[in-house]
Amino acid sequence: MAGNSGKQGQSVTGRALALLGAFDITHPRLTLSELARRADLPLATTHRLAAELEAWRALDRDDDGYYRIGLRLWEAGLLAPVSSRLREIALPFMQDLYEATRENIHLAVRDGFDALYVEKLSGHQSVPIISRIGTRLPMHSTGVGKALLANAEEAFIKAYCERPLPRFTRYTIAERGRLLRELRNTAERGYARTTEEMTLGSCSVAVPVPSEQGAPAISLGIVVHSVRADLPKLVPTLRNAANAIARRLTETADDPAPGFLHDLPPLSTGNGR
Amino acid sequence: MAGNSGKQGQSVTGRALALLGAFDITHPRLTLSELARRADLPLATTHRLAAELEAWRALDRDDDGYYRIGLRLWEAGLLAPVSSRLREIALPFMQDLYEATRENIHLAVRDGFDALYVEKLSGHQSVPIISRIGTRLPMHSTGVGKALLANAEEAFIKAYCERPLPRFTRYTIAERGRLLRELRNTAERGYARTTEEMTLGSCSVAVPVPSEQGAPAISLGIVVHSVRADLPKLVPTLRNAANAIARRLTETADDPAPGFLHDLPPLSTGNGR
DNA sequence: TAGTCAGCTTCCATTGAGCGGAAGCACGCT
DNA sequence: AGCGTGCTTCCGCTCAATGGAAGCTGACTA
Repeated sequence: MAGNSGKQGQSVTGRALALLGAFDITHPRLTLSELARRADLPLATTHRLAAELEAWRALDRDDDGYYRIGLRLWEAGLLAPVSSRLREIALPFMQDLYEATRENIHLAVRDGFDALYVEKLSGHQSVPIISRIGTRLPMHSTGVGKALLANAEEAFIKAYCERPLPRFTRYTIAERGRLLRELRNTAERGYARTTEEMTLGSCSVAVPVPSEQGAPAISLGIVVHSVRADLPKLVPTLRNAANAIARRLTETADDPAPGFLHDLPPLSTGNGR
Repeated sequence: MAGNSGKQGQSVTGRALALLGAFDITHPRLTLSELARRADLPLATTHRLAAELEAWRALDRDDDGYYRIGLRLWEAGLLAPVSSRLREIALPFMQDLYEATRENIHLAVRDGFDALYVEKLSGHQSVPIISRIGTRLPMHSTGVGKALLANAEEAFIKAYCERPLPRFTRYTIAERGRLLRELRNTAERGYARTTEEMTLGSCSVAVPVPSEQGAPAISLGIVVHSVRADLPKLVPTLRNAANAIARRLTETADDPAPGFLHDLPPLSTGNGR
């Protein structure tokens, strides 16, 4: 970089992004020193860059000196298609499912080898589970994950199974062969099931959201307390919702701006403070 | 900057952020040229920086060449306190409200002179309205906005009223004096009301979420079709939810990581693809 | 088939923005 | 008073960033 840097070949942008990447769900607030350590940057450099990110509100700083992800970055992130299109379209259907069941409703997409949770609805009566919006969980131990995996290309399934398969409970399917068989069953059956494979005490069903060739893979699932025995009865409802979401997605495939707001009234610029 | 730049005194970080800032809800996808124009940067510079942002998945690029906000930026943004704490805590209470009413439920914070929508629940039976998560709307024409404004410091209210007050419908309160009176009433009454002030056909009630001195101001509201005449009847329910949210917020004030996930199992790094 | 244009990609000589060690602060703890 | 930890500021050195220009691609036209 410009200047007398230790490591050559790193870009300023890369460093700034490393700062953002230093945050995760277990570290949502960091001091300057922690930030520097986690991003592997000198303190002075971290200080300078963090100040610039703070000025834009990509980071915010608490009174007690802790850095956090800033409001403006949150706003920018919401413009990602998973949120501004997928979530927006799926939410009402997810609400209907929630109303009908009062259980945890999950919407996930496949990203790399993870199931990435795009939306989660849950009320006070739902089983508490670890999923959160933006969380990544493995595909072999979750309902939405298995629905995604079972409907992926053959080569992808093979690649997935060749990686280590972490075990979370004694019910997790962590053996290659069993997983492959389970996935075949899942694909034939048309929906995925889990029974205490991620968390003891909770079970789930999930279905793939049909998508065109090339579009990201999506799935929709329900997680309930394991005493509920009638889970498969929910599958038709779930499938209807998934199909409806798929339909709305293709219908609106080339609306640039989501929703009905094309020419907004003269609102503020979004640069408040 | 380093190099033969046209404008001096601009930082690389600033330029990268300008690229992110070029996106908004009416422009969620941009070609390279549009991006360059909107960020006011030379094409070659834009190209280079956009490629770096894309490598980190702060931006994603469609097959057709359009840039969009990337998955990773979305993930990072979700770590902002409004999402990882406020939304997480408020959601179940909002679900309860939704179940009870099946109407649009809004959670907003005050940011600058805007009401910033942090969460919105709506089903198929709710009135369609323009609010969206991450949207900013004026405070004098929305329910949650008036609830925020009426409970702000005197000086802030004065400052707000001295700015132009855009009118959206013929019912919008766009006159200084009337607005001040309305806000006084709102504060005394303890809840805000709007009747077709933002959108014809929809009305709302909203209450402030009590917060400690220094903490960001929050409000909670319901928007219904204007034929529903029993709106004020919903206020007690709304107030209970708001108080419950406030209680949970103070109770968990110094949990660094939200939720129950402190030491996660060995999940993937979130850098999939 | 050649010609034009708009938008994207690559190249590379030039130079000031970025660098980070070091010194200076501001705490809290003993 | 003395120490330790963490934050902030300073500043001379240098190479990463810059962007005009040339090349490329594909769509449309004549």
